[in-house]
Formats: sequence, C-alpha cells, structure tokens
Amino acid sequence: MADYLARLNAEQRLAVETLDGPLLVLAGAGTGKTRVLTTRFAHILLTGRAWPSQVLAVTFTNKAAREMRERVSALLGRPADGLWLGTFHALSARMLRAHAALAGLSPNFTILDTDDQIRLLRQLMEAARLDIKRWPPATLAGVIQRWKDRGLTPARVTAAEDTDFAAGQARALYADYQARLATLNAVDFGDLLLHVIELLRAQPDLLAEYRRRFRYILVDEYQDTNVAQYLWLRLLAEGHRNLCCVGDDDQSIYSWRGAEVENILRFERDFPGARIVRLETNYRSTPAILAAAAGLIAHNEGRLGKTLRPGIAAAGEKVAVVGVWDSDEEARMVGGRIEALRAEGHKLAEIAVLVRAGFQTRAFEERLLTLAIPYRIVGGLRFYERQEIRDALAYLRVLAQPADDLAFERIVNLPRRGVGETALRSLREAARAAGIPLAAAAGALLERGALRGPARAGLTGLLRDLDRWHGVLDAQGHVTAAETVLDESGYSAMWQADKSADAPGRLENLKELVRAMAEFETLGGFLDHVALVTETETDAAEDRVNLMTLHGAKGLEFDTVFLPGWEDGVFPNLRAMDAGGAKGLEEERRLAYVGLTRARVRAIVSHAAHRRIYANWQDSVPSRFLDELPEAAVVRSGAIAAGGMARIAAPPPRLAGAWELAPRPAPAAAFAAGARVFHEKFGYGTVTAAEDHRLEVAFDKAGTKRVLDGFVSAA
DNA sequence: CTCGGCAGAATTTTT
DNA sequence: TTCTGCCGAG
Repeated sequence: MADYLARLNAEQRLAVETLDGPLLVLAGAGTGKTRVLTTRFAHILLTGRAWPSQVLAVTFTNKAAREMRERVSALLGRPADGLWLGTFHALSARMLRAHAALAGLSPNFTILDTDDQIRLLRQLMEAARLDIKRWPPATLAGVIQRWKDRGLTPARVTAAEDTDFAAGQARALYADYQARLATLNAVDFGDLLLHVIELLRAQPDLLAEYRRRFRYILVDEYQDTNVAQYLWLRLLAEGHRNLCCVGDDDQSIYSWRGAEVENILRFERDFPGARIVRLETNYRSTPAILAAAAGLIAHNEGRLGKTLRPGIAAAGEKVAVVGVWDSDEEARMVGGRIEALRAEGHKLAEIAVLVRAGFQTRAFEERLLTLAIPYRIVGGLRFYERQEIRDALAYLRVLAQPADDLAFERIVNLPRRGVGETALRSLREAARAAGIPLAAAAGALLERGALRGPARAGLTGLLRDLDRWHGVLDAQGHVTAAETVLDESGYSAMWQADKSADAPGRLENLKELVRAMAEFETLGGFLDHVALVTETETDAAEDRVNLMTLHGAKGLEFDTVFLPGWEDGVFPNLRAMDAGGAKGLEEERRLAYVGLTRARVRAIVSHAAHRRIYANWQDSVPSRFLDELPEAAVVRSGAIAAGGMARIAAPPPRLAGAWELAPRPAPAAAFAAGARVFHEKFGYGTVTAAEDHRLEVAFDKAGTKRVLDGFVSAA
C-alpha cells in the first residue's frame, strides 16, 4: 500500500478510495477532513485516473485553496501546476473570462466589490427618487445578493418575493442594476456564479466540454454552499457524477449568506446511489473539550448526527467558564491569562481570542497593547478595503477598463482638480444621453467646448494623463504604470502633504500595493486577485496572539482558545436570532460549537455582567449556551473586581456574583405601534411603526425618529 | 468648489 | 465613543 494511504485510519481511507460515483464525507471537527481531501486529490493523480487539469476542486476560502494546493504538491513531490483549484468565485471568474462574449461581456470585465455595488445602487435609487434614508442602498444590495445566492435572475424573481423593500420596488431596481452592470462591463460577486450557470445552461456544447474535462470534482465545506453554488456543481457533475463533497452539518454557519444546510442533508436524494462516509475520530481536542462541544451541539435538532470519538487518550483540562463583573475586567482576565501562559513558555501564535462580532476585538486589542503582548487581527481591516488602496485601484481599473464608470467617478476629482458636483452632473447626463462611458463623454464634452473654468482644465489634464498612462502600461508593464500613475496624478503627493497621523501609513500601503503587483503577470490578473482574495496575508511566522471572529476561525485550530462575551444578545446574537428565529438560534449554537472545537488543549469561556455599549453600561445575562455545557466537562468560576485587582472566587458549582441571579428576560418584547416608550436622548414618545427591532417613534419633544428597540424602554 | 463643524445614529457574521 | 452625512461660510 502506498505510504500516504497507510497514514490514514480506516474511515479516512474509505473516503479516499471510494472514487466512482457521488460520495458525501461527513467530517466532524478535527477528524482529518483536509487530509482526506488532499490525499484523495493526490490519489486520483497518482493512480493515473486523471491529469491535474481534469480535477475540479472547490473551496470556500482562498486560504483553504492555498493550503490544499500546498499539501497536494507535498504528496506529489512536485509543484501542483495546472490545477482547477480555487473558490467558487475564482473558478467562476476563470470560466467567465474565457467565455465572456457568450455572457455579453468583454473579457476585461470588472469585478465589483460590495462598496461599488452600494454606490451604484445609490445612484439608481436616487434616480428613481427613493428615500435612501428610509431604504438604505446597502439593504437593497443584501436583498439582491440573496436573490443571486438562490440563483434568481431578475426575471425569475416573483412579485410575491418582492414585498419587503421600498414597497415592492426591489425587483425593478434589480433589473435596472443588472442593465447598468452590463453597460459598465462589470459583474458583482453573485454574478460570477450566476453568469456561469446561465452560460452552462444556454450552451450545451460548453457544458459538455466542461463535463468531459472535469472527471473528478471535489468540494470542501459543502454545508456552506448556497443554491447557486449547488446548481453550479450539479451542472458540472451531472455527467459522470464523480462528485465528492466534504462537510459537516454541525459547522454550517453561513445561512445569512444564503448557505443552505439542506444541501448537505439532501445529498442522498440529489445524487441517488451516493455513498456516505463518516469521519468521527477527532485527533485535535482533548476529551474534555470534545465532551463540552458535543453536549452543546446535542441541543440542536435537524442534524445528520455524528458522534465524535476522542482520538486522544488523556482527559485534559476541563473547559473553564469564567464570570466577570464587566467587559473591562473580561479583557483584563484574558490578558492576564495570556501573560501567564506566555510566562509558562506557551507560544502566542497558539492562542486565539474568538469573538462573535468584529467590534469586540477592540477591547482585547487595547488590553494586549498595554500589556505589550503582540497580537494580530485576522480578517479585520482588509488591505484592499483601505481608502488609499481603493483609490489607487480605481486609477488602475480605469486603465484596465475605460468603461468602468464607478472607478472613474472615484478618481475624477481625486486629488482635487476642480471637477465638482456640477461638472460631474453634466458629465453623467452626456454619458447617459449618448450611451457611452463617462470618460468618453468627458472627451466629447471638451471637444464641444461645453465645460469651462477649473472643471475644463482639470478634465483635460486627466484625460491627457490617462492617455499617457495607457502608453506606459503597454510599453513598460503594470508595475511601472502604477508607479507613474500614483506619482503623476498627484495622488501620492496628496498624502505627502497630509499632516494627519495616518498619512505615512497610507503612503506605506501604497508602496506595498505596488510591490504586490509585481507578483502578477498582468494588470488584469492582479485586479482579479484583488477582487477575489479579500483576506489579508498574515505572516503566520510571527509569534502573536490571534484575534478574530468565530466565523473567521473556521478551519483553524489553536492550543488555547478564549471565547469571551457569552451573554444573551451578544452570543447568541440578538439580531441573528430575530432574523432567523429558532433556526437562527441553532446556527448560533453551531457557531459556539465551531469555537469550542478550535481548541486543542484548553478553552476559556467568559461572560460579563455589565457591558459598555457607547458611553453607558448595560446589564447582561449569561448566555443560554453556558447552561448547555455538560457539568462534567466544565469548571465554573466567578471573578469579582475589587480595588482594581481581579480576585478569583472559590469555584462553586455556579458562580457567586449577585448579577448571576438575575432572571433571564423573556425574548425581547417588540414594541407595537401605539406603545409609549422612553429613550435616553429623545425622551418620551409614541411608537408609530414597528418592524422587528426597528421602531419609528414620534417623540414628544424630539420629533419622529427611527430607532432600534434596544435603545428604548417601556414608559 | 472646498472645507470645517455639527447633528444624529450606531452594533453580525463575508466569498 | 466614533463615524457619516449634511449644511453653511468663505
């Protein structure tokens, strides 16, 4: 037997060697899912069943794709080139670039990010005279995205689906939006998949070609696929049906993004004759941690059901549940324990603080900063989302694709060159009238002598510059072109002249951007990377504590995991619950399960009785998940702040602080229209409209406002 | 056209 | 507390 097979246990080997026909691998946390996937990949190649270019391997994150590529090449003993391995979006982009014309696009189409989408939608909504205060463009972006997640083009959205937003205008706006994207030669994230699906459906020859090419299909994190992704996979796999999906229904945490756990629950029905292999031996966590996680997840209904068996013998430390007075003390507690671990010789990189929502990392950052403990924020502010980077990218996008009006609008007056709102309005008008891009319209207007003053001078200069930069791009490549653009546009100079504290950092980021470009052969390749690879490269080599969200932690593991903020409303998150109801709560529980199972040797769960929201303090109640942890697997303790020093109370079965006795409030009673309420700032008022947690309140003194119900109390 | 100051509202997760 | 967006003055 090949030695790479000998390293697997029986269930893993079965998952690797079952090659023909549909296969679902149900892989519990820490059961060697990635090993199975990569070994299977290598096995297909090494047994000569397919060439590297004949295997399609789909992951959810670029990180997972990278890791798989590395591990496959390690197994093969050579670089794994020519693979179709990547995220759904990256693979779709690759297919779409190759057949753009069939989708009505030119191959240099732009991939818009969320920010661009929202800008575009705002324009459309303003044109439609919608009140963007009342109906935020970002909400519409969400509605459209969810339709796209479900594979719905505007024509397929029924009127019954279109009631929630702006009295049923979302569908029409969606159609406008798609039309606008077509003229911009642009696609958004959802379009990447949607266009490919439409393409495969409309072009039988193309579909047949792809089906012939991809003899084996591997899918990671199948529980997180949405309908569009499911349709995409199904189209490609339907011929030979050599489809292997790996997933864990207990780790499905992306339903808010359109993921359908049902996809995994339904696999056998979708692919009759499918085999199912369960991986249930956990080699990651101690039995104590596993017991805690298992006890928690057992409270969910609608699972496929797996029993995780510990693959590690020593019982290990119990999960610590720590109650503290307030959020400041929680940060001190976590910081203190990290210091102690460091003093004992533990590596900081093996410690993670996993929070429910991004803003929660802040408190820990501050604490670690004062303790001089190095940390990194994983998935926090992303490089390509920074203002200066997006500005620079807009310049490059205009060079790559002159029809990219969104990018053009962004840079047309940046740095200031006298092209204000008035000039821009006539530009837009001319562009719309002639059905041409803004840049082209600018040229036409200038020729006609239509503009005057600073706007004329500014635009003339910009168009001349763009023309010259095109020459630089063609003659000297994209790196030199980028340097030239940043220099000659005055953009770098703008930041050099800026005296604010973050200006030097921004200039440094711009340099970093140019450096990053050198790794790509073409400008287009680089821009695709930017659009599709949202995560920041973090040098894992440095020994730093990891701060991240629970979502961001999926697929990772650490010796020590801190899980702060286990309080009702924070975690389980209030909004997640009222958006998703009972299902929402189950997803929150799966998130908790994901968090616990990241830990190899120790997990510290904490909750605070008081949490500072902005300036004021709010009482909070321990998370219901704490009650669901089996007693045998946890040690509970309360810590009470006294004179600035944290003192750990003797560990009673339940913690001792008085705050803990507070009864859990009934699920937030939504206020109905007519209810009298009191608001910290606006005083007394009467509710005039209520939907979910959003209230419209006519205040006696402050007028009518829209507020969240958390900010008011019954009067 | 640009800039500075003020008012008002704010909390989820991301390919 | 922090951010964004609006408005008025220069």
